Amino acid sequence: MTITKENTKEIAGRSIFRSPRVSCVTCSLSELCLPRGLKKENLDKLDYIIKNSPPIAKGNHLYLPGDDFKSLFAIRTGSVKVYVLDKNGEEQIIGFYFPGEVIGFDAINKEKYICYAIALETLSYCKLPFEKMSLICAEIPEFQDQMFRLLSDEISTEHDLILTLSKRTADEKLAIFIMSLSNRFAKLGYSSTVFNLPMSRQEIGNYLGLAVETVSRVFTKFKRTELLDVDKKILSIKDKDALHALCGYNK
Amino acid sequence: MTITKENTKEIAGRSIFRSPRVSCVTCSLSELCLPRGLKKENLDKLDYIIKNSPPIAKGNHLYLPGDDFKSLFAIRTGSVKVYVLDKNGEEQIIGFYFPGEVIGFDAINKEKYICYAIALETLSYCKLPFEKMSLICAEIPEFQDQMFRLLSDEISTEHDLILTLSKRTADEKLAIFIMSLSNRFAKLGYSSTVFNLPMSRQEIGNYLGLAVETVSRVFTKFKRTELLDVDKKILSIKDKDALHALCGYNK
DNA sequence: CGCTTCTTTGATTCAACTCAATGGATGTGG
DNA sequence: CCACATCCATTGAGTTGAATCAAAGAAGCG
Repeated sequence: MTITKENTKEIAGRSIFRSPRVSCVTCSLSELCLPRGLKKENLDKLDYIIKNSPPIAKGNHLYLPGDDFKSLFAIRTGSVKVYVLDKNGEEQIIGFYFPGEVIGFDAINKEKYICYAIALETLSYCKLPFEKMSLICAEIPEFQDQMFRLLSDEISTEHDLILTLSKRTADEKLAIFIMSLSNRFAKLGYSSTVFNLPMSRQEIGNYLGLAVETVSRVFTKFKRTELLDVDKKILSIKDKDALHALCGYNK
Repeated sequence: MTITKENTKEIAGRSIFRSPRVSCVTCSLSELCLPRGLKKENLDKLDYIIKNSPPIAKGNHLYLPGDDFKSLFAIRTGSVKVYVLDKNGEEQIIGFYFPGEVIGFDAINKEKYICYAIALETLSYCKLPFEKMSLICAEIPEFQDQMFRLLSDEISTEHDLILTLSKRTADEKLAIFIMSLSNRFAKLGYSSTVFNLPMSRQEIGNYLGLAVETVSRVFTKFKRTELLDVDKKILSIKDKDALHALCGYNK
């Protein structure tokens, strides 16, 4: 099946709900997201260009490959899966993204999006028009620094994934994956030990370079050895130290 | 063995040779490297801050993890291996870099280098002081765009590696690796079919998540099936189409 | 409520790893 | 310049971790 904007359940931004005006100044994510470390007066400038769009439902795409690159997207609530299709139409997942995280950087160079970005659950987000962002960057050095940091961050995140995919066993890959989620949720002020997996086993396997069956088996093994509990989408970590040990140098 | 600056053969930049003053304006890489698309007047500003350092010998490090991040590095001639060590001291290669390519982006956020960067052969490079670069970015919009493009490029490159490592067979991985080198050398005006492999089989395997023996076996297989010839470090591609086909959607 | 999709478990297969050994290349010191 | 040591690359044999194939149960959806 070819995915187009048309066959997704709902077009991004066409929700019947009007979202309240949300500003960076009052946003609870401001210390994690783009505004991190910015002075109040500069935040106001940011607010002026950032469009917080109405929420979209699970299964909708934020962008498709080939779409003209206009904006980066900052996630406010919900989660996003970023993926590409190979020439056989097989999905290859690049990453999962959560509140406070910004996506779309890979499109800057090509001036077109090169990935699919789809909501894994109801999603609210801010649209960051890149051209206007560039102008502000030139104006506010702090803000330019912050943009470079975000891009640099994205590169580091991908380094970590490369290290995870290369030369790690299925057990280690899954441990690293779970600890990464745990750490990210902790930063958001959510529980680091009990959380929801917004993606399917299939998607976890795809992301980590494992078959679904392997993911399922490792989960079962981790339950048996009392490292964690998984009931459908709910995961609770029971032995963080043991999981951490499985990660090796990573996360 | 722990690697420190002290036990590398020669300290970066302490060559007894004085390198001739090289400028972006006259550099043959200017269309590939940082200056791509910049106007002459802006190139001059760039030249003013860029330090082209004396060549360093094979085995020397450009930077070590933990060193304060001061500069990005643009490669002029030679090649660089970027890697990290895991907690067991095992090397994990992140990438190989060639003339016109810029490294060090992952250090921006942490303000320290997080990888090792080592010369695989005699290396000449330009040092790009990041603070000064930031200032120029704010001044010259074109240049800011270019920096964003370079960062975005790096992200794309890593996406490709992620796709390569995840779910590809040994044959496919090696085909993708070879085609990637071929394409990069072609851009530099070198031969796309006959080139030197500056890295060992061990290093290729490490980078691709394969055992040395597997790399060796695949090379032998590719020779037998007339896809290419490898004699020690010299590789010649004999059937580009077949190699390309093995790559799937990639490169 | 029936259909589809997701998850789990078992049996079997296979690609790549490990272990082992050899040959070739490179480098060092006498 | 040769002898020796070291490192790198190749090939073979055997093992294994994860994939594939198959099937059944559970959950989500219209």
